[in-house]
Amino acid sequence: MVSDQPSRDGSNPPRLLLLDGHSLAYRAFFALPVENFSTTTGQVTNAVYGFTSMLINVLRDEQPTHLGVAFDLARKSFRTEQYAEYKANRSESPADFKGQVSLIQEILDALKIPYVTKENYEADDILATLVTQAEAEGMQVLVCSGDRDAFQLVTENVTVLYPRKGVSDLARMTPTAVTEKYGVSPQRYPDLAAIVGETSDNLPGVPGVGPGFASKWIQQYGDLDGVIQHADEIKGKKGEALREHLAEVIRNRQLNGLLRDLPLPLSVADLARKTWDRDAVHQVFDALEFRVLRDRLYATVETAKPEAESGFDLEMVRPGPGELAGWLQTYAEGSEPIGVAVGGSWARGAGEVTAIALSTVTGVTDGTAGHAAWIDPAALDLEDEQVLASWLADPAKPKVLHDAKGPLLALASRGLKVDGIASDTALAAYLVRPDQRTYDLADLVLRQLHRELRSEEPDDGQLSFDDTESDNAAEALMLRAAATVDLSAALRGELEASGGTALLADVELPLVAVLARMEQAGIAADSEYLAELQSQFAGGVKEAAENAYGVLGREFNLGSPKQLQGILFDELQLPKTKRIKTGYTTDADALASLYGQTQHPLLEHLLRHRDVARLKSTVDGLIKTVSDDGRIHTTYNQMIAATGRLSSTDPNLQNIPIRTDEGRLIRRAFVVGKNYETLLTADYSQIEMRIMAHLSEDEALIEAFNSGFDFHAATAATVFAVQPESVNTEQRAKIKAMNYGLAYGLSAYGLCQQLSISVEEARGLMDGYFERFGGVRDYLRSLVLQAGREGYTETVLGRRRYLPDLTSDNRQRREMAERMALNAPIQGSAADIIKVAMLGVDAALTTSGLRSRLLLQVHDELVFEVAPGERDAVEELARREMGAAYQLSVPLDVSVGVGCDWHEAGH
DNA sequence: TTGCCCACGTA
DNA sequence: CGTACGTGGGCAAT
Repeated sequence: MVSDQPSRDGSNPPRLLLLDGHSLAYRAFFALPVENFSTTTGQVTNAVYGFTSMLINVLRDEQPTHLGVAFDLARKSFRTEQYAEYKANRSESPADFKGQVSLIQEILDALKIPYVTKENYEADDILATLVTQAEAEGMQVLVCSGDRDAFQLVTENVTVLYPRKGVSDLARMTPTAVTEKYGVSPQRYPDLAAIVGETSDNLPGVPGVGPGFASKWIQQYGDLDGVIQHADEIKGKKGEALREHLAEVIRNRQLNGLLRDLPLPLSVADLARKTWDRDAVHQVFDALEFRVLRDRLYATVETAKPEAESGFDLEMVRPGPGELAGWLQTYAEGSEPIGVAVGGSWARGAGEVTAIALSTVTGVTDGTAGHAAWIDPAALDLEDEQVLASWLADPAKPKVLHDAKGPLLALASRGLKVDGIASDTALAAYLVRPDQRTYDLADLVLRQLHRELRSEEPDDGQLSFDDTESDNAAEALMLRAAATVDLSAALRGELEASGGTALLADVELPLVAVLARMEQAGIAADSEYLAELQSQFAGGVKEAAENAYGVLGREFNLGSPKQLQGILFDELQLPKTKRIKTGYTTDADALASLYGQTQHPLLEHLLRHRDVARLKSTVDGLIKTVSDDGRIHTTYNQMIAATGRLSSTDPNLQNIPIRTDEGRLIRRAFVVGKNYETLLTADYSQIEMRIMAHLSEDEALIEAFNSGFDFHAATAATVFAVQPESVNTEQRAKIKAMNYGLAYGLSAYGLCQQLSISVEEARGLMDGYFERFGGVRDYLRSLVLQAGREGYTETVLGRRRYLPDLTSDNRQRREMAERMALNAPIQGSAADIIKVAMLGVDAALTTSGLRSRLLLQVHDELVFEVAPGERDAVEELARREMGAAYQLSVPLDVSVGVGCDWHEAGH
C-alpha cells in the first residue's frame, strides 16, 4: 500500500499535505478570468486550472510524502443546524463554478490522490481531524486552505498555507506568522475571530471592535473565557458593545471551533503518495486542454520512472553505405505509408536538411514493433543518394509528414523532391479542429495516442554512434517519424467522421507544395525605393511629433496610449471616449471624433503621427526581411485561421496598405523581378457577397449580380426602389456598408457607428434591406440555428468550424459565437474557392509549359510574376481557373491588372 | 526577457 | 455593440 512512497530516514519525518478543495477552487474561480479558461467544448475550467496549478506548486515546493484533499459535501452542515444563518449570506455559487469540483476530483483520481467528504460536516473539520491524527503520529503537516478558520490548527508541526492573492502567492502561516499578524497564538485565533466576526461565514462580531482590540483583550485576560469573565471591567464604547454582543461572541466561538475527532473512512496512513495513473492523467488533462499545466506537472513533480509502455516500440537502425536500398526494399515498398521526419531548419522560403528519418507504423494495429531508419543526407554516397531521391520522388511510395511545407523547403535545398505525400498530420489535425492554437506533434500524439513523444536514453545499445548527443537527436527524429505515421492512422477516422477527408486530399495537401514554391519564389523588392520611403516617412514622423510637442509645450511619448490618455482626458479635459480596459480609447476613430468636437490642434498632429509612424514601421519591417536575392519571401501558414484562410507572416504581405495614397506608395516597392516582364494581379470581385447570394438562393441578390450594374448600386436600387442609374452616392455608401457588414453579423448599432447615423435610421436601413432580400435574412437565421443544432458550421467544401459557445449562458460569448457562425461559412467558402483556384492555376501553368509563376495570395487576390511574352496567356489562364474554381449560382467575376509594380498592377 | 494590451494595416 | 488575421510599441511582471 505504501510501497511507492519515497524512502526516508528518521531525521526526515513524513510530511502530510492536506488541501481544502472547495475553498481553494473557489479562490481560483475568482482569481482567474473565466473567458481565458474554457475548452473548445465550452466547459469552463478556471477553478480546475487554478486548483491544479496550486497543487503542482505545492507538490514541487513541499515534496510531501502523504497527501489528501477534503471537500464540503453540501451547503448544510451541523453548523447550519445550530445556527440557520451560518454562511447564509453566500449567494448561490455561479453556474460556471458548478461542475468544476467534479472535474477537480477527476484529476485527483488520475493522480491517485485521495479525497474525503463527510455528510453534515465541512472540509475544515475533516482536515482538523486528519491534522490531529497526523500530529499524534509525529508527522509534519501542511494545510492548504483559503479559510482562516484553519489557523487554529497551526502548531510547531502544522503550517497553514493561505492564498494571499491569485493562485501562486501562498502565505506560510506558522505559529510566529499567526502571532505576528493577529497578536494572538494560533490556539487563540478562534477566540479573536469570535469577537471580530467573520463576514464570509455570516457571523457578525462585536461592532466597532477589530482584530487590534480583540487581541489586546485576549492577551490581557488569557483567552476568550477570560475576556467574557472580565467583560465588565472593559471600559468605553467598545466594552459596552462587547457586553451587549456577548451571546453572539459565544455562538461564534462554538461555530468556528473545528472538530478534531470525526470518524473518517480513511486514516493518515492511507494518504501515502501513490504512483499516478499516467494514462488517466493524459486523458483528463487532454479533455481539459491543460497542455502547459501537464508539462509543468511532469517537469516539477515527476519522480517515478517513465513506463516503457509510454513510448514507442521501435527498432532503429542507421543504414551504412549501400544498405539504404535494402532497408527501403524491406520496409518501404508496400502500400503502407512511411513516416518521414526531417531534421534541419527552414524559413523565408529556404532551408537546409541535416537528417532524415523514416519509419513504418508501430504497433497501432497488432502490437508489433515498428522499424525506423536514420539518414544523414550529406554523408550518402552517390548510389544511396539516388536511391533516396527516387524513393522520395516516387508518387507510388506513400509518405506521411507532419507539417510538410518546411521539410519540403529543406529537402529542396539538396535537390530532393517529394511526391506521394498521403497525409500531413498537422493539416489533418487542423481540419478536425481548426481553432487550435498549435498542432505540435508531441501534443497531438499525447492527445490521440496517449503516448509520450520524447527521446529516452538508449539503454540497450541498438545504436552505436560516436557521441550520445547525436544518438539522442537521431533517436528523437526516428521517434517523430514513427509518431507521425501512427498519428495519421489515428486521425484518419476522426477526419473521415468530420467529413474532411476529401478536403485534405484534394485541397489542403496539394496546396502545400504550391505554397512552398510561392515562398521559394518570393517577390522582388526595390530596396533603394524602400530606403527612400523610409526616410520620407521618418521625416513625417519627426515633423508631426514636433508639431504635437509645440502645441502641448513639452515632449512626451506619442506611441504610448497611456501617456496620451493622461494628456487628453486629465490634462486637457477633453470629452471621454469609449471605455477600454485601461481607461479610454485613443484610437484613430476616437481622435477624429474628438477633433470634430473640439478642434483641438494637438489631435491633428496626433492623427498625422499615427498614420505616418505606422507607414514607417511597415517599411522598416519590409526592409528587414529582404533576402540576399533581393526578394521578400513571406511564410504562409495554412493552419492558423479557423475559417480556412491562409495567413502570412515574416513579413505579413496580406496587410500592405492600399486605402490611402500615401500607403499605396509602399506597394510600389514590390516589383517585377529580373527575367520577368511584369506583375499581374487577379482578384475576385465581391466573392463573399456572391457566396452569400449562392448559399441564400435569394433571387433579388442573384439578380443584382446578373444585372450588369455595379453591385452596391444595384442592391441600393432595390432597397430604395429606384433605378440603378439614379442611386446617389449616399445611398450607395449606406448599402455598401450594409453589404459588407452582413457577413460579419453586423448590428444596427454597429452600422450606425460606421455610417455616423442614428440607431433608428440604421435599424430602418436594415429592415428595408431584409425586406427586399428576405432570402438573405432567412439564410442568416438558418445558419445560426443549424450551427446551434449541429455544433458546427460548414463551407461549400465541407470545412467545419465548431462553435460550442453557441449554447453558452454568457450572452457576450454566445453572441460572439453567433457572429462567427454567420461569418465562417462565407469567409471559409471564399477561402475554399481561392485555394482550389490556386491549385488550378498552378497546374495550368505547369501543363501549358509557361515560365510565369504564382507569387502571392491575399485572400481574394493572386499575384503572378509573368515571364516575357506570357502576359495574355497568364491572364486568360487566371481568369479561366479562378472563374471555374467552384460553380456558384452567380458568376465568379475576376478582374485583372498588370504593371511593373504591385501598385500599378492593382486596379 | 516575457507576455499582455493597444492600435492599426489588409480581406 | 462587425469577421479573420500579424506586427510593433509600451509597459508591467519577471
